[in-house]
Amino acid sequence: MLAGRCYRGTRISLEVAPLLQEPHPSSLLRISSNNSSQITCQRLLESRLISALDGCDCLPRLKHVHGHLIRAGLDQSSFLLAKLLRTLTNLDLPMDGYARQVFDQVRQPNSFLYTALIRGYALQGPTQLAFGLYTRMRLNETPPLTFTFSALFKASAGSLDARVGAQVHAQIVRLGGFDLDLYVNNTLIDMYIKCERFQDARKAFDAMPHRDVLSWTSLIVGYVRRGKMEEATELFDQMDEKDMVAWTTMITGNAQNRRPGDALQVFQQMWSMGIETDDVTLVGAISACAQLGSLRYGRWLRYIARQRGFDQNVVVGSALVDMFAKCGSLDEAREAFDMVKEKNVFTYSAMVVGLAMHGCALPAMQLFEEMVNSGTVPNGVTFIGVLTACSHAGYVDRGRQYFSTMREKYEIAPTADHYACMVDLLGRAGHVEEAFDLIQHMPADISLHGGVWGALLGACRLHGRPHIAEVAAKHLFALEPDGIGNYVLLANIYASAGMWGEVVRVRKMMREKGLKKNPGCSWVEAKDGRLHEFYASGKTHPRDSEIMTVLEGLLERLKQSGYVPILRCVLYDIGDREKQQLLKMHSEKLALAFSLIDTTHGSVIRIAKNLRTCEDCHLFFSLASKVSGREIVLRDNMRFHHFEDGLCSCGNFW
DNA sequence: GTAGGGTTAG
Repeated sequence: MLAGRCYRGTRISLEVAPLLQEPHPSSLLRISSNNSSQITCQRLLESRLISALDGCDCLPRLKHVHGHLIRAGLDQSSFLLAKLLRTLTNLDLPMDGYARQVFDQVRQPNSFLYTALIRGYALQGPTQLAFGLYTRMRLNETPPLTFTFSALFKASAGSLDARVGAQVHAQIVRLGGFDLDLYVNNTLIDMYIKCERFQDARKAFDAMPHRDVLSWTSLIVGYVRRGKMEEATELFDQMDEKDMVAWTTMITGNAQNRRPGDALQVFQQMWSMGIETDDVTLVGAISACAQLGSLRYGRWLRYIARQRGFDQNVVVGSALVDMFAKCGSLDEAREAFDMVKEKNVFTYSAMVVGLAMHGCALPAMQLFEEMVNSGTVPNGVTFIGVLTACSHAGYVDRGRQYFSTMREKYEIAPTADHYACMVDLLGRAGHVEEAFDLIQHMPADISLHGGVWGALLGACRLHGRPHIAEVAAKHLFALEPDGIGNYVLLANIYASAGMWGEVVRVRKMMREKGLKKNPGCSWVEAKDGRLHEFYASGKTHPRDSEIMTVLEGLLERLKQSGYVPILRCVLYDIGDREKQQLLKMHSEKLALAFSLIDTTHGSVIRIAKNLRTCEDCHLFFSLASKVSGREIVLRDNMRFHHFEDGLCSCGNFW
C-alpha cells in the first residue's frame, strides 16, 4: 500500500519498492511458513528487533538493541539499519556521530539507508551534510527515492537557504517522474516559502498535476508571511476542501497581520460549520482577541479552551494570560497563569508584562524573582516587562540594576526597545538630561527607532525641557512623519511652557502635512454586550441628556469631596470657565457617566480610550471610584489604570 | 511522511 502510494509513476522507485513491502511483523510469520526453518528463525529475530526498535525512547536503549543486531549477524541488513537510523533521528537527538558510525559500517548502503541518514541531517543538522551524502549517493549510482528529495528539501528549508534545494529541484525536473509526486512537491513548496522565495513556490504550485489541502495551505502561508491577506483570503475561498489546519492558518494569519476582527470572523465561521478546534486554532483566536481587547469574547474562548482541557497547555495558557491582561482583567490573567503547570519563559513574560502594564510594579518584580528561582531563564521580553514596571513606579535604581543584570548575568544584548524603556524610566523620574545622554551614547550597532525618541519626548511633556523636546521631535518627525501624536505632544510641551508662538508653528506644520488630530474617543461594553462609543464634547449618544444629568450629579458630589478641576490640562489659551467646560466633556468622563447608568451594579466598570488619559480625568476617576463604590479599569493607549476606593494602581505616577 | 502556535516599549 505504501509503495503504491509513494512510488506511483516513477521508474527508479519500482526497483526498490519490493523492499518496502517485506517486513511488517504480522506478515513475517505468514511468509516464513512457506520457507525453510532457518529463514523462519531469521525472520522472527528481525521481527523482534523491529518491535524493539519501535520501543526505543532513549539513546542507551537504542545502542543496546543495535548490539543485539550486530550479534545476530544482521549488521548489514539495510532494512533494520534504516529503521534504526530513523528511530535515532526521531528521538530528537543531535546527530552526534553515532548515526554516522552505524551508516559507515555498512559495506553497500542502499537507497533507504542513505535516505534515513539524509533525513536525520535534515531534521537535526548539520544540514549541509545531507547534501554531501546525496552527492555520494548519486556518484555510487544508488537510485534516489521520493523520501530522499523531500528530506533534501527539508534540509534546505531548515538552513533557510533554498539555493541547493533549487538545484535539486532542477535535477528532478530533468530526471522526470519525481516532479509529479505530491509529497515531493509539498515539501518543495514548503522549502521555498520558508526561504522566502515566494515566486518559486507559486511556480511549483502551479506546475503540480494534483494538489491537496496541504499544497494549498502551504501557499497560503506564503501569502500570510508576506502580509498579503487579501490574496491569502482569495486562495482560501477557492479551496474545495478545507481542514482544521487550513482554517487555523487564516485565523493565525489575520491575527499576525494585525487584523484581529477578520481573525475572529474566520474563527466564528469555522465554529459555526462545526469544524473541530484544537490548541493551535485557539491560540490564534485568543491572540486576535487580545488585540481587540474584548473581554466578553475572551471569556468565551477560555470556555472553549477549558472544555477541551487546553487551558493547561503552556502555549494556550500563555496566550490566555496575555489576552486577559490586555482586556483589563488582571485577576483572570493570574487565574490562567496558575492553570499552567509547566510554565515557560512565555508564560512568565506574559504575566510580568501584564502586571507592569497594569501598574503593579512590585508584583511584577516579585514574579520575576519567582521565575528565576524556578529555573526559568528570562529573555529580552521579560526584561521589557520588569523595566516597564520599574518605570511606571519610579524605581530608577532597581531599573538600572535590571538593565545591567540582563547584560552581565544573562548575556542578553539590550535592543533599542530596552533603551526605550531605560529612557522612559530615567525621563519619567525627572532625569531628562541623563536619558538624553543615554541615547547619545547608545552602541552604534543598535538602530534607533521611534520608541526611544518618543520616550524622551514623553519625559519632556512631564518635566518641561522644550529644547530637548525639539531635538527628540526632529528625530521623531524623520522616523515617523505621519505620527500625529508626536506633533500633538510637541505642541503641548510648548503650550505648557507658554511658548505660544512655537505652538502655532507646530500646528502649521501639521496643517501643511494634512495631519488631523485624532478626536478623543472612549468605549464601554453595556449590559447587553454592545459596545458604546463616546467622543469628546460629544452629544452623539442617544441617551445623551440622561448621561449629562448623571455627569453633572457626579461632578457635584466630587466637588463636595474636594475635587478641583486641573485646568492646566487644557492646552488652549482660553478662559477658566471654558477650560472647565472642555474638561467636563472628555470622552472617558462621558463613558463613565454612561457606565453608572447601564452596567450591572457592583460589577467592574471597564472603559477603553484611544488616546492617553489626562491628569484631570485621572483625578476624576480616582474620586469617582470612592464616591460610587465601584471598581473602575481604564485602558488608555499606553496602559491600564485600576481605580478602587479613591486610589489608582499606578500610584498617580504614569 | 508533508501544512497552522504564545510574550515587547513612547
